[in-house]
Amino acid sequence: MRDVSTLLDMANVNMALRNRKTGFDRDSSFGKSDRDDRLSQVCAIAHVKVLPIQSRSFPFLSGPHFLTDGIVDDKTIRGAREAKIPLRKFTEQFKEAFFEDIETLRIKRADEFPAATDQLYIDKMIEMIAILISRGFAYQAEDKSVYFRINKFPGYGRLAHFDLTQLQSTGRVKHDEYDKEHIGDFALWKAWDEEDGDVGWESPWGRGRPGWHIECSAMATALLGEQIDIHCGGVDNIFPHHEAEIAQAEGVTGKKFVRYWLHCAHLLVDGQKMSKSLGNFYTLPDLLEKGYTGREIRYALMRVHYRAPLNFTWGGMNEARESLGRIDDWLARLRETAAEKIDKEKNTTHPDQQFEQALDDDLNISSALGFLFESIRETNRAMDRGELDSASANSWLNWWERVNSVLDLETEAEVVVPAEVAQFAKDRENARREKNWKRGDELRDRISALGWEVRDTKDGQKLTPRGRSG
RNA sequence: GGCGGGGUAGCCAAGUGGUAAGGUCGCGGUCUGCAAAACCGCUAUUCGCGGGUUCGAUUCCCGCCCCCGCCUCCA
Repeated sequence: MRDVSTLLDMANVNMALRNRKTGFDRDSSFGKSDRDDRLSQVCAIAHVKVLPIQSRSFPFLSGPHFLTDGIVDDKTIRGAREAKIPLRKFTEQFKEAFFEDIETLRIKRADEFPAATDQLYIDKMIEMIAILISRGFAYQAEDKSVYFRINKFPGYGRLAHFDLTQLQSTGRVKHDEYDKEHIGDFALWKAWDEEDGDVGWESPWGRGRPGWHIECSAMATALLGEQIDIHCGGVDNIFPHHEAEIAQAEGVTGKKFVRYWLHCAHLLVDGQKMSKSLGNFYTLPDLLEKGYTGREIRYALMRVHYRAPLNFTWGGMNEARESLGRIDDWLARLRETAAEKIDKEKNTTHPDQQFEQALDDDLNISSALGFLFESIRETNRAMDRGELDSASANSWLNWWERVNSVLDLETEAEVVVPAEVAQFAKDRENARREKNWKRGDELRDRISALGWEVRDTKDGQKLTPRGRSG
């Protein structure tokens, strides 16, 4: 066990949730086409690509981690105004949706869910900005906003490998530029304007609100200290957001802010960006409605390395379902073997450390799952031959407990067989005893029509819900 | 244009300077009354393309092509 602190950047998720709950269909107003399509990519089903990494896939690491909740941006403020409800209440619904989703996907809860709008953190942000100004890293411009002076921070651009002199304006920025010393200077404190309505906080620089980037730096250092071990986030946030976080934190502390960055690749749907206009825009509730379970979605999203783009397809969902079924059947069989209590002179097999080793290697989930399935085949083969003793079966089950503490893929509660299905099964058993195959097959069809699969084993019939959902 | 990530069988995907894990789909077999599950076998002479280094490259180098993302206050 190593003690690490981790931070997941929620900037993406915030946008995602807004899409999910409110169905905002914003216009591209910043000159870059596909603006909304791009936003949509990080909607509900996308964010889990990042989350399991942060929350559960550090199997053998412990320590505090948290999710930041920084939503004091223009669109949120506008949304709250249009909905005529207070900002806090407005953002609450996104949080609720978010918690529903992480529940569905079995994502381990973070230790903290700080809110950027808490006075505690606002104070921290103000404190940091004051230090940055005193050290020459920031200045208040004529528009009353406070900006970070990137020329004062030589490391700015290093994370994204950007040469600042080469930066081109995309034309997306519509104002502010004349007040800044350098086009790349970013806002630490945005002066209040009419659009903000009643959203604002008092500061030494006047009423206003925090810049987007400072929220994360402030909450991160407040909760995890001046230096954190692992910072997760989407690749699209490397620049400018993560770059800015480094500049702010290191400008204040003079210490290296983050040891490792984990940047998650994007999600595609059917090989394309997810977008409403393409008709491939899905939310988690959409998938549940289609009959897929949380663990199936979890598996489908989890099995690809975080740094590789994940292409979401229905074929992929079915593959996830089948793969999970294979695990389920293996576990059921292993448990029976473990319960046999027959310890003949059999070959004893032991799991080894490959699963952990794979995850230790930059979270190589595909390699880890590969080892899991190899193990499944080997133990199944041993059980076919009657060569797996109960002690071995138990040690494999213990191993699975460890593996599953990371994967969290087991079915939930015992599946209850409906009375009707149970009755058909009972009738079928009688029919088969009398070798009335026709009647037996007919009953099998009826059971099948009710969504259950019946298998004949040497220990009698086994009933499984079709699709093996759980 | 610059930077980053990807391009491996029908699909998903690992991997290494020494001859391609695993999942899924499909086909054949064992088992079964028939199935299902499980197991066995088959399914990439080949790893985007073209050069080069090497005894040998999918893996290293050079050039090129395709996809995705970022390039400043959108979150």
